[in-house]
Amino acid sequence: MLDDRKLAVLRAIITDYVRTSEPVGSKALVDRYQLDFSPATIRNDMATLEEEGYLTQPHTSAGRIPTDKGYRLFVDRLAQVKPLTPAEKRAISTFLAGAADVDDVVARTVRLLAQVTQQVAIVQYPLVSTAVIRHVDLVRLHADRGLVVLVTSTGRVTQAHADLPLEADDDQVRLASARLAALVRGLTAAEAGRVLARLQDEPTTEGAVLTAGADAVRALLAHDLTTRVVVGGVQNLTRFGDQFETTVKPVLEALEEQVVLLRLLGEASSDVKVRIGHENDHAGLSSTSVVASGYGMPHDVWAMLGVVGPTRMDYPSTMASVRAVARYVGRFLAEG
Amino acid sequence: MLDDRKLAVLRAIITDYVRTSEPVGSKALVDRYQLDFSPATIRNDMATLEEEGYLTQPHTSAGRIPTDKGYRLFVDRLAQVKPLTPAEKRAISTFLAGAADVDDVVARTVRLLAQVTQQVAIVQYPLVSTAVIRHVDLVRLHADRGLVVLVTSTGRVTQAHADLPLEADDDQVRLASARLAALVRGLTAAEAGRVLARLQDEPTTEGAVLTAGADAVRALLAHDLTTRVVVGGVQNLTRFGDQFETTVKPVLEALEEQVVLLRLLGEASSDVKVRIGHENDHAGLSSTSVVASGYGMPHDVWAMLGVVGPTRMDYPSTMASVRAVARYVGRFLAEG
DNA sequence: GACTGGCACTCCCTGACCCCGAGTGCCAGT
DNA sequence: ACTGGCACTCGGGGTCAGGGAGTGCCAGTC
Repeated sequence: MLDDRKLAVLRAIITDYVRTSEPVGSKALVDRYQLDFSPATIRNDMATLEEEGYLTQPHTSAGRIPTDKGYRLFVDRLAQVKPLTPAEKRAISTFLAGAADVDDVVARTVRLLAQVTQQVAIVQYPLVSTAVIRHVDLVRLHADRGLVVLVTSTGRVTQAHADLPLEADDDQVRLASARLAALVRGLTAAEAGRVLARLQDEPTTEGAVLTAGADAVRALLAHDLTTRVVVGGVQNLTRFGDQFETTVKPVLEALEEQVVLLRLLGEASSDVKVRIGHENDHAGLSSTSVVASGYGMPHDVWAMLGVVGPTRMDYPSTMASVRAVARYVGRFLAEG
Repeated sequence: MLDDRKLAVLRAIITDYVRTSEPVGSKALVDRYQLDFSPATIRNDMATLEEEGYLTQPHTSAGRIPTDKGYRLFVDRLAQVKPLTPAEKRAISTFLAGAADVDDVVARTVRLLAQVTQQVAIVQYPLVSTAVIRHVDLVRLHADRGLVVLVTSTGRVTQAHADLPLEADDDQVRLASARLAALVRGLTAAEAGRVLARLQDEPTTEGAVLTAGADAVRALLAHDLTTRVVVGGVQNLTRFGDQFETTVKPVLEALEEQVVLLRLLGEASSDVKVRIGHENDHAGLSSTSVVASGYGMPHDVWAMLGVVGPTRMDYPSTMASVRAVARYVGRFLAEG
């Protein structure tokens, strides 16, 4: 049904359309690509491809443009991975050098990804299931307001508010803090959660402080599961100013909502996933695609990262960049 | 030179143009506003206002639109503060209730500001000169990587990486951590900086750890001066999709750079400042205005917040909202 | 002297119209 | 199975005229 030539035609059309963003006709196709057939033949192929739903015409007597289904076929079967340029490789391998902590790694990664892909980049904070609690502190800020600070072995620092009993003095808070630290130090998030859940209430002031701190830590651990995402390269949207309604506007709106972003990145998965147009089940994003990948250790995905752009994007390059960045960040975090 | 009627005309033109975003002519003006003069008279006034540089014509035989100078006069002398609606007041006073820590306050503030002004909001992290260090911790992450965590009385938590000497054992790190905490607890940032600068090197391993921790804290205190900014409400730019090149694109580009944002917010100042068009000395932002205000205690500005939008904005409302939010956040932080 | 009505003029916007070119589908011929 | 040829379609761009909203100016009025 779809012989090699038809596939070649589809590939050529997508390549051309990505480059020019104009509907492409049979004549231009045979001129620009080495298809050793006449325009008439190509036209027949194009008609077939349109019947099958891989192409569409903006209007009669215009050239064809790919449909989401066409891009899908292209991504699945026709795209040859475009090797990264040496400059890109260099950028990727030097960009993270000297990153101080996890915040810094994430910030740099999002910039890097936006820069090499020239698209809007999204990076999810790593959720390291093997990470271990290195430190917990309960600090009094004011009379009845305390703050719990949690440090994991990945260098991630999170904090949460805790309500302290008014009658507790500084020493009791400090003691409770030390006990809390002793309880969970060295445990993974899951283990710590279980330990703290089993904690008995004590009828002393110190016990009340301890409970307050433990509650705050548990909230922190639970909250950590709904991880944060960071966005960058929004100015790359200006390259699509002509498609304001279909591309710029919906992306800007989506970027404002963490929840939407998390859904866009999709299920954790170690290899590069592409979601094209309507495949993002989000109204308004039907003209945009997401290229995402998990990162972390082999067989242990910590979080996702990816880019958002118009369906008319250069998939081979983007996929190569996303994969390279994901691998590099994973390796960097695993080592450091 | 500019009598009351001419000023009234200018005010009416700006009001109308802000509402309709279309050049406004003499006829429409007398119809829509109660100017008890004939269009011809108004025309003469408009001609004068144009000569003086307050108005301009997109082309002959079109209506007039305000210039930056016109907006400036309007803001300085003609704008009556528009009182907030009850709904806005309610939104402002409930939005922050239950905020956990400073991060949360800032995040909520930026959302609030974006929502009430329907513009892009920018909030700078509070830099509280009267804030006091509540807690410092030095935590070992890996063999030679440590992390310093700093908690201030405002609830702000910051962290920095520290290089630990390899030969230090866990007990030495813990001891050094305790000594470091004892040194700076209760001090302001400035005092702590001075104390740590005077610290003598000790030839022991523990001394080396202490020095490493102290260096990290000093870096943190210094870094804190170049405060972070948070942005929100970018989707409000979609309301100006028709002015993509003049408004949306430059704002998106500016938002990507912290430095630019900080410059946009301008010098610390407790009252509301408006910078119109070219008054922002940033190429490309010549069609956008910034409305900013400091927030904090009376006579002690902690940081700035504000909004960015097209020069053609509703200054009275925006200024009122920015001022109200700034006051409220200042009060909230001072209390909590 | 300040304001107004009237008038001629300017210029943009809109819609109608037409032409051109790129593209198509189809069919008969190799 | 492929190709050349042909009639057809349709959008984009260019031109043109009319209408409308606006202006500047001037002579007249209170």
